[in-house]
Amino acid sequence: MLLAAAERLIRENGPSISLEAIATEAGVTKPTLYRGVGDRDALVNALAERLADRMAEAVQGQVAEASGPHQGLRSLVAAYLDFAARERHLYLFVTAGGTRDDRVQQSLLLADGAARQFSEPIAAYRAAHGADPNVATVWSYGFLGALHFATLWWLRDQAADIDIVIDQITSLLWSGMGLENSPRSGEPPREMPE
Amino acid sequence: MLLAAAERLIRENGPSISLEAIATEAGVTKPTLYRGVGDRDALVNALAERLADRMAEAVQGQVAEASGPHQGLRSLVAAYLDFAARERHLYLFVTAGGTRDDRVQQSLLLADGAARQFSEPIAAYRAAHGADPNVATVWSYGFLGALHFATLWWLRDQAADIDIVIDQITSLLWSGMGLENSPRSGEPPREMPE
DNA sequence: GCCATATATCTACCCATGGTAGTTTAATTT
DNA sequence: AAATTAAACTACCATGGGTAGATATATGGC
Repeated sequence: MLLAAAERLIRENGPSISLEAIATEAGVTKPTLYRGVGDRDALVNALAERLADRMAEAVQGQVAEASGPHQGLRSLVAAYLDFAARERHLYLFVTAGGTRDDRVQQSLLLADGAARQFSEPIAAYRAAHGADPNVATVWSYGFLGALHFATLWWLRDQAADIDIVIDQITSLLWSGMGLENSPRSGEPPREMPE
Repeated sequence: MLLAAAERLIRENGPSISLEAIATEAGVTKPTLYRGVGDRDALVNALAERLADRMAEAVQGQVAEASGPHQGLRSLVAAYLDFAARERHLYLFVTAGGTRDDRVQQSLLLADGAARQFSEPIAAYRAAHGADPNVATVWSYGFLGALHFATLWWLRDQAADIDIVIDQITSLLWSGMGLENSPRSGEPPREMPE
């Protein structure tokens, strides 16, 4: 299958791989590849969908085993980091592997999928607790952005033990879920550095 | 000046502009451009630095006028969004305008600068309040990621009024600053959606 | 002032890669 | 088995990053 071949080659050769090479690996020629999956951005899209599915599966498997919501969030973060590390090249390909058209879309590909999964539970939870549920969409993208950047930073620098990093991201996201500050609710209780 | 010409042309023609066009705009030829600023990724770097400086200036100007820390954070978010919207093409260029080598570095360019600014005050604040200051680096990247993704989403969809979005991001980041959950502090008080 | 040397700039090109037009082969239909 | 349709292949174009080598310009020595 074309996408499977693409994944294989990206995994081995990094996210800058050419379509020609992918076609060859798949045993076809470029026009066939183009007929099958469209242009490069379409390939990124298709692989992003596959990867998002596999990530969601991995994440949900981990989350399901967690003992409580905080452990659940921690499992989510851990599974995300772990997945990105194991599929580093694929992860980079779907987050930054397209052409230079459609940059915004490129960056948001994975986030779009995740946002669709996150928005509804966040909104429901907020509504159930008397907080503004309209934050759900923005917060979903915010969460994913935080997760993504922290992941990239860790992939690049490997400056800290993964368990520490997982705890730190978890702590950030968990706090972000806080209900005490709904939008425009006036001056909140705590202080903040400049 | 080469960088000024590059900015001008990117602003007018979008982030996919070629180096040839930039050289022409600057009144020189490609080799001169390469001698002056290096390859495309180096150009992205140089412009990212300029832009980061201008953004920091704009942000600090706004933050300085705020009445309190929460308003200060809101001003920061507002200035960031406003800047990204006004300099949309430049913003996209420095966050995703490079070649396909160095993808991680590309994505983190702006974040690196911001992280350097954020880390120290976050760490100091946390230390002063008896919380773990080591989260500072990860949180800085997390904050920037959240800000960046929310910004991209808003730039793309324009699905909500900017003031609402600013409030929502502010609320997310503000909560994230919370001190009640330091890493590995055991089961926190609040519940969370799956 | 004039030649030699060094430095910067330009012309002209290479090469990789995304993308496609047009021909050929294979399959399907009647 | 001939005709029609669909798919794949060969061969190519265009764009754009990057550079080698020629050319002009400036600097220093006499």
